[in-house]
Amino acid sequence: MTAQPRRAGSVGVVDLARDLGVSTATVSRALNGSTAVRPELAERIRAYAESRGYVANRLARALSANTSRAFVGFVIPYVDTPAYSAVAAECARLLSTDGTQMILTVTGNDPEQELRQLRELVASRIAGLVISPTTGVLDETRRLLGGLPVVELHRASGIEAPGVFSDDEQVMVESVLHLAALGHTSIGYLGTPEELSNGAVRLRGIRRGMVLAGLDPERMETRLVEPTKENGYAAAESLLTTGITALVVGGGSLSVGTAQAVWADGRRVPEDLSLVVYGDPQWFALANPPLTTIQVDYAGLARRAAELLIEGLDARHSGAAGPSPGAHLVAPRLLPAGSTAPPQN
Amino acid sequence: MTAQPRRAGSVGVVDLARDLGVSTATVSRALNGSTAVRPELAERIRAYAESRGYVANRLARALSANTSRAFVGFVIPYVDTPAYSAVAAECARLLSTDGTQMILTVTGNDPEQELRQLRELVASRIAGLVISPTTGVLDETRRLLGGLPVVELHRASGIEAPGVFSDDEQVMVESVLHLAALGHTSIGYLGTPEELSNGAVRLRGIRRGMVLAGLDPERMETRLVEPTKENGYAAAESLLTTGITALVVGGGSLSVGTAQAVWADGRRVPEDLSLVVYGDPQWFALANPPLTTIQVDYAGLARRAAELLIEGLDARHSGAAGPSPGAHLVAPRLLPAGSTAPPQN
DNA sequence: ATGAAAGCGCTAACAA
DNA sequence: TTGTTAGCGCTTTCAT
Repeated sequence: MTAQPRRAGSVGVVDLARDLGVSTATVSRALNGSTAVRPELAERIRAYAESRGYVANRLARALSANTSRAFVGFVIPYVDTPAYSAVAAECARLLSTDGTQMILTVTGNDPEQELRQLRELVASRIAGLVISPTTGVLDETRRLLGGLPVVELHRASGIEAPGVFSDDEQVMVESVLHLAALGHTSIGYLGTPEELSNGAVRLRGIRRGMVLAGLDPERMETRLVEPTKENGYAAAESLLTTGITALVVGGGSLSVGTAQAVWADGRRVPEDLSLVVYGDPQWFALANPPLTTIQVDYAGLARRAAELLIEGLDARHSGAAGPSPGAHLVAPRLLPAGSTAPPQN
Repeated sequence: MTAQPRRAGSVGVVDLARDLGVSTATVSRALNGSTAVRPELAERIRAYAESRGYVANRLARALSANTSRAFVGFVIPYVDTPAYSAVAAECARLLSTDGTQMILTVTGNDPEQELRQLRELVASRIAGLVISPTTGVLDETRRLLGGLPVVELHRASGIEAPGVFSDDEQVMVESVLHLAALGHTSIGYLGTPEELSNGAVRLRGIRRGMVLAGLDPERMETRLVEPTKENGYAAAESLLTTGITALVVGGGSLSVGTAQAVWADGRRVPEDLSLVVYGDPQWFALANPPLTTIQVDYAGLARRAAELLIEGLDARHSGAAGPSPGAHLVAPRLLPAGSTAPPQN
């Protein structure tokens, strides 16, 4: 029999080393695939480790190596929308193939909270992180982010880092043109404020679409509000009084609120109002008629974010340049359905 | 000037101790609120640490203490449903107030993967975890879970641990009675297999409801399938050929698939078919008419899970008993809307 | 190719 | 009340 490890069920390198009559250094080397160990010995060590069910203590490993990709962070502002929670979960899935564990934190869109969380993540020696920044990122936060491989998601905070965003400008252009082609000239837009980087992008797309459609963007009924369902409901109610015949919504929660406001108002879709919503078509397909949706590729965003993060970690390790710090766009799709049709007047 | 810390931007206990002319032990004690340090000194140490922007290395701390609540795990099978991803995110939010970071992992409902993830979590010396077990939990997995404070979520795997579940039996009874009271006698049920603990619970509720309604559960059209949207669509299609006048769905993804199948079939709701779906009413409210929904309290589930986990951690620390290992139920609500009405024949 | 030994940054005995 | 000294379990020089 071999000696009992101190902590029940936990085998360590010293146990392996003792049992095999080699040094802990050799064990470590074998386990980490160092070439500096006789292949046959290495194999024997690995086999024994396996048989003993050895799993390295990630804490000790990371602490010792002082640089490891044991952990990465994922920082999101909200929990109740798939844009964040589903993307986070998908990212965790993808990262696990890299042997990396993902620590998830939620800021509530509060910059102070964000800083606190980030400090704690750094205290856990994360190798890098994906973040959807709050609206008012603090300077200190920015400084901390400067020291790590960072990937921004959905929102940009002005730091020098690669960011993964839905390519909304183009699809917004397309949405407006779609409606214009159907004959609409009174088109409204409900979106998020320009202070949110993605809000600005979407609005720009909308305006460009108006121009391309030969319509005046200045005269378009526009509402820009913080992205909550309630705000969407209220803003939509207000828009419905303006005589528009078509409405584009730029935001997932806003879309839910809008749909509810439209039903509540008794407005028939698409007879009285053509409607283009934004988000996960899985849900909007439930509406009757199914809603024409700007389908965001959440899985694609998660994949790209995971890839960029891993690239960043690799670069940090090898001293290379890392992924280009700018927008990495994932194309959404305009999914035409029954909620858009020619105006009926 | 104080000496430069080795690693840029990182102050350690030794730095603080040196600068203050005390020992690292005293610093550690002060920072951890030990009573065994002169209050005035403690305060001075804390103030200085604060001023230097000291944040303890969580890895070192956890490694040294050999028992800490630096990390907990959260293990889910799927990413694309709010039942998992939103609950996970909310839990992360709640745990952070406890100073605990949450590592999120996804199993893809694969028992092997689940075991691998769990091993890695243990390797990160997690203090405990919340898990939605896969359908075929491996023995080794069970053994590992036995060594930790565990809280089960949504699904039970037969281990001795507290679990947080939606109290679906009661609401299923209620759903059937609701339909029966409207005059339906041909009621169908589409749910998840009995192998899934929550599938069994729901089916039991449905059957009890049938009995209470004076209907024969044996003659009820029933389909039990793995919870995916596609399966829901297919099963619903099949159910629509059976002449039922009302349908209860027990599962979020199944509900989405069902709704789509019903629309595709051209069935009018509620004239041709009364429909009760399951999940987040936010989305089902979009349907026209809005769907009568079994509203699961995801936030409530997350809260309860976080509470139980923390209780478990506290108990482990203090040697107390810990939360009672059984079902902790969170009540869902039947939210009547426009998709249920008396049968029209 | 291998081993001895020095840490990684912290906490916790044990002394004083 | 405070300091000294071992570790926690691993990786990594530096010798050999």
